[in-house]
Amino acid sequence: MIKAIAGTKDILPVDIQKWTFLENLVHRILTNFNYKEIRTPVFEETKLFKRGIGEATDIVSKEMYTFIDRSETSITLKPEMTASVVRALIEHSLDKQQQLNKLYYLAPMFRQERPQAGRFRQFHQFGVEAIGSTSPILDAENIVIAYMILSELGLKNLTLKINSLGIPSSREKYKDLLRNYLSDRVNELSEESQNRLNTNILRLFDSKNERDQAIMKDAPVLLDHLDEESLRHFNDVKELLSKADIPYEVDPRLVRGLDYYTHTTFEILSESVGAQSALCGGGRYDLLVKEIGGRDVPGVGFAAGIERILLACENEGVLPDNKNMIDYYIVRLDKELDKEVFEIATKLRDDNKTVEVDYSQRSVKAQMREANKFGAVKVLMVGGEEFERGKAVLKEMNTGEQKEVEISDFMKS
RNA sequence: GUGGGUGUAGCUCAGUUGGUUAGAGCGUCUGGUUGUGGCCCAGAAGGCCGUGGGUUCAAGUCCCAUCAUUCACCCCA
Repeated sequence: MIKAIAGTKDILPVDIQKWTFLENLVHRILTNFNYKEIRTPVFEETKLFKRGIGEATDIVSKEMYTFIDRSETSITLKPEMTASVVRALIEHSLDKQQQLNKLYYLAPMFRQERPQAGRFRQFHQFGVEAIGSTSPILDAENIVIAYMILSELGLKNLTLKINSLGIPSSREKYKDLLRNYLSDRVNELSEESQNRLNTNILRLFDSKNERDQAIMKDAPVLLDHLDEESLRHFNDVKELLSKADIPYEVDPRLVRGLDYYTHTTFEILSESVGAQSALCGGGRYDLLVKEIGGRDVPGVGFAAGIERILLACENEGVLPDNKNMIDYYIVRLDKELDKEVFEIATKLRDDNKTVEVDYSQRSVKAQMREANKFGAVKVLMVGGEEFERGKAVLKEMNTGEQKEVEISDFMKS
């Protein structure tokens, strides 16, 4: 048997309602915030992601689906959306057509990681990118959007964590400070953390090693060494979140690896999924557009994992499974009336009704059972002497009540 | 890439210290007297017990390998 590739999943008819429900919610709320949807190709030139995400990151160095196509171009299935959106923005000069572009998307992403709860190799994200403004209002707006969507689904047990990375110049100064603090204790650090000293020193705070944690406990914190403007920006964001009644936790350990990330970072975590508890994450990237080859345009955005959100919904028992009903089931009383039933069904469907019929000459009982299974509101029984008189029996399934009706009434367009 | 768990019917799972034709519930299909659903009752279909090797008189059960899957680490959404 040929099976779906590891880490990929079929979304079957039984699951699809949940997906469309969430998708519709995303479209509705983002429309309310006046964001415009953008769709980009599932694959891009590999170098876009190398520049847009960073060669040193795990995503680029070991998780991308990359291949050489027939014209010898290195192609990569997109592992995230921001680089693609920024590419499209630059390519079509959206940033020159208007000062601020508020964009959103909903799309599949691909990363070759080991699958686990809430993590797949093909997964889906929705997210937003607000490109063209440094206003902290947009940072806050991003967070409000994410929080609103998750709350509206009915999710509880959410934690919003925020942090500020400041700007590269103050961050570098801080990193020196941190290196200085660690200089005489390097040998006490775990091997993993020693490696990070050069690649991503801020991640040392994240170590699960107890000895590392003890050392980092008294280390200087970036938030205490922000420049004045970054501090003001961060305070503005916090104030705006309070005005929106959104509870948050400041978490100095919330970092992004690369230099073009600036100011705000945030994550919303759920206790209702497994270890991969981040439902969404994002932040400000004032230097990214330029890095990818555009003008010096600031931006802020986030991405949310749809599978994780639906998993959380599943585990919290929200998203009532509204079983779908059909308007009519047409029961064929006489076996030779297939074509007449087909004609009536077609007319009803043309009249925007959901209609099901039997396709295999089954007994009336079997047809009625199926009508019940499909949740038919009404059953139309066609055949017998009523049919000779141009009539059929219409049954209301919830009351069991039935009456004769003119077939011609159903044949009107 | 590293570590742990699990593979028996479409699904969820039983299957005793190895011992005859491998079971249940749900689902599917059929029937319970003329042309009427749900509840109930009866019946049917559906299994190379993941795959390959080994131990044994005998393997779903024990051992090894392999594949799949799942959870966790790393990292991320």
